[in-house]
Amino acid sequence: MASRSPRRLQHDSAVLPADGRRQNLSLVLQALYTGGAMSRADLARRLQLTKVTVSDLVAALIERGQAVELGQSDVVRPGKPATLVDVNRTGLHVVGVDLTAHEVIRAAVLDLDGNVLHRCERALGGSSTGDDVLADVLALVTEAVGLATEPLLGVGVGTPGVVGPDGDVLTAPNLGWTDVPLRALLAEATGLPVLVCNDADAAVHAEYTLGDGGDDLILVKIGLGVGCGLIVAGRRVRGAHFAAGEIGHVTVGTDGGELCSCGNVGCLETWLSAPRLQKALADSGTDTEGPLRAAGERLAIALAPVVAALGLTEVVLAGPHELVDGSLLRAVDETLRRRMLARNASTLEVRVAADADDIVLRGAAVLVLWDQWGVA
Amino acid sequence: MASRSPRRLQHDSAVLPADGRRQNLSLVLQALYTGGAMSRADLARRLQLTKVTVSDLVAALIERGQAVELGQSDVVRPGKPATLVDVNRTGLHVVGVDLTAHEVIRAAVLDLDGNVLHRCERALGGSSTGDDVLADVLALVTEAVGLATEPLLGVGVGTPGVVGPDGDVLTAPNLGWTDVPLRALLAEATGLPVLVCNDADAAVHAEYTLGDGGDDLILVKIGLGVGCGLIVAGRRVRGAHFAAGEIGHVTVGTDGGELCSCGNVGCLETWLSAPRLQKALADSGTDTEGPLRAAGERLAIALAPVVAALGLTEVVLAGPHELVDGSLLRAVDETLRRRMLARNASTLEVRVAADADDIVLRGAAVLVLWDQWGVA
DNA sequence: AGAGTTGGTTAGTAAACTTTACTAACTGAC
DNA sequence: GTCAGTTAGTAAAGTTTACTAACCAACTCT
Repeated sequence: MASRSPRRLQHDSAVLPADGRRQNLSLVLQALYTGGAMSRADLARRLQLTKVTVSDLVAALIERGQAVELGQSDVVRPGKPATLVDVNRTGLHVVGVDLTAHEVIRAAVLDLDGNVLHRCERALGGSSTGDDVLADVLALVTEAVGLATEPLLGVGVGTPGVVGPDGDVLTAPNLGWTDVPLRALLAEATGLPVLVCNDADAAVHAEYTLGDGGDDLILVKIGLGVGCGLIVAGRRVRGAHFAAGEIGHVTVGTDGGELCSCGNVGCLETWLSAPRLQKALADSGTDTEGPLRAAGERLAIALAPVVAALGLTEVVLAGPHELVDGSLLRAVDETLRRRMLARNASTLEVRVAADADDIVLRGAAVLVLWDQWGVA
Repeated sequence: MASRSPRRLQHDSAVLPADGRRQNLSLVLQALYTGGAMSRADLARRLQLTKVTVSDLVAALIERGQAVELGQSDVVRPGKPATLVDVNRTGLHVVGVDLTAHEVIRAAVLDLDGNVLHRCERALGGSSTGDDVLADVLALVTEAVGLATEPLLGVGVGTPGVVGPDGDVLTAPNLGWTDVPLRALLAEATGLPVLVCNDADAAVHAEYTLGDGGDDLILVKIGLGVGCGLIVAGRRVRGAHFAAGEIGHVTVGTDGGELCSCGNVGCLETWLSAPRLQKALADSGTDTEGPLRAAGERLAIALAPVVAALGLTEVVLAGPHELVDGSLLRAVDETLRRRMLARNASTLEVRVAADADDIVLRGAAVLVLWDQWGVA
């Protein structure tokens, strides 16, 4: 019964001392980033490392410009006053790019806490080819990079479509792209570290890192299409073929539905995409409640098995405020609870993403932090 | 917008040199376990470590009895002949325990490849209390431990219900248990490492480690109830409250259904549990196709969003052969493909678990390997 | 002023990997 | 049959990393 097929290793390759060091440096950055400024002694207690080691790690981080000393703590208590250390929050910027929309692509310079400092955008001609769009993206990113007033940690991009592990956009119908090596192109153009991921994945990163929820959440992004990003046990789910989160064309319910562009009937997108919802609202006149409730119920029907199977504690909706935040949200919440075991539903939180307009920009920025610093 | 709530760290605590060492020792065991016997030089090439380091690691493993030298390789080529090293496959045993069934609990002694060597079992009185069952389990495990003819690596237990991270059975209605510290009790009784997990989780471990599929799969276990185990990116999903996989009471479909013991209508279990299926088959006379197809379709309706959202490549069914392997399997396969995007369905494999009767025993054994050796 | 407490550094040590250089043992060609 | 070339494995020395032990610095409290 033994199967000796040459297969996966739990982690791809060995752990060298230097890898441990890198991990510990990340841990310090992470502790500071989420815990705020603290002393070396505080870090030592929190990370279970000795003061000596922490001092050494902090010195390395300061030398690289990733951490800074902030002077003495003014807490009064016996003993030598502590020297506060923090992540270099003000001296580093990040560029975030949101390619979600179809008419206009947007970029911004953000600080490390995800605050937008400068913006720029670019309209796309309605009938542009993939190459045209690509040229626009390059110009936009170059412009954004120029707006930064501090050294840049990197560039993060949230794009619709399926993104490979090396930042290649494998397929993005809305942008007319197939196998575009976006990361490599932007890295060459800017000379900076560049991270590319799906827009819903970017959004869930923002929600996870900048929000204060748990380690198991799903974010559903409602726009032209419907997609989701998943964090399970504090890790992003990418899927075997990097297409995790592609739930827009899952059939939902057992009672038919409208024809979808994919050829099937009753896809989640036919119930829930922003254009269809807006049309449904327009058609229904004054009854805004009905279509929104129906959409929310459909979403919950699809989400219930996912939430139950993964034991998620948070469901977050991101989309046009006027569509998502109201009847739709309430319908999702109620339907979800009705369709799963009460005991599991009791720890469930269903909510709307804060600042949904910028969530992809901010998530893209977080992606850079995650990659460069190992901060989550 | 910064949220500085004191929160999770990516990995709980720092990485010491000794942790790296432990990881590398696991990596060697893993490479040997899945790749079969090979030389130190082969290991060095595969793990990207130097020959020196590998020799050192192998020496440590041999000293602990976890690896053995098998003599010279008989491959003819220039150079000094290689000394083959392998995991100690024959000199170590594992005890696996399956508490799934309600009338009889089973245990076995297995070798490291998951082959069952000796069995024992124990009937449960129909109306036994939780304490009675616990006494039976203790006696059964003691008996199984006595049957081993080689040193035991540990004891693995697959149990229905929700199991906490420390091996406490938080709740298992079928066995009459609430907050039973099963791991601690068995560890004390046997003096061995003991691992406890949910039965469906054990089964998916067996399928993942002993099968030769990918890193993203779901296993649905159909018995008295319905539950599932999930491997995502090579890691088991436990869920925020350790209740991942509890899909039995998710409502499926939009057209009602039968009343479930939980009080809801249309739960997955009402369509799919073994007793209900058997009853449906008995009621339907000669038409065995109908009820089985219906059940399979229901399961697929619930699974489609999960498979799509996670980008899974394998769906495995485990349950009574006569129920699962046939119309039901075909219905799941067909319905699943119909309800998701063709591109994603193309890499999907839907199958029945090999050797479903022993899958929990074998998964429990694998669990011990996973824990003790870091082998997956 | 002195005792106690807390923050941080210096000096030396142990663990774990690397590089470099070696021995051992084989194949294959002349 | 010998010698060049190749592969496996070991030995010795060096580097990185974090640890322990001991210390100094700077504050509060009595």
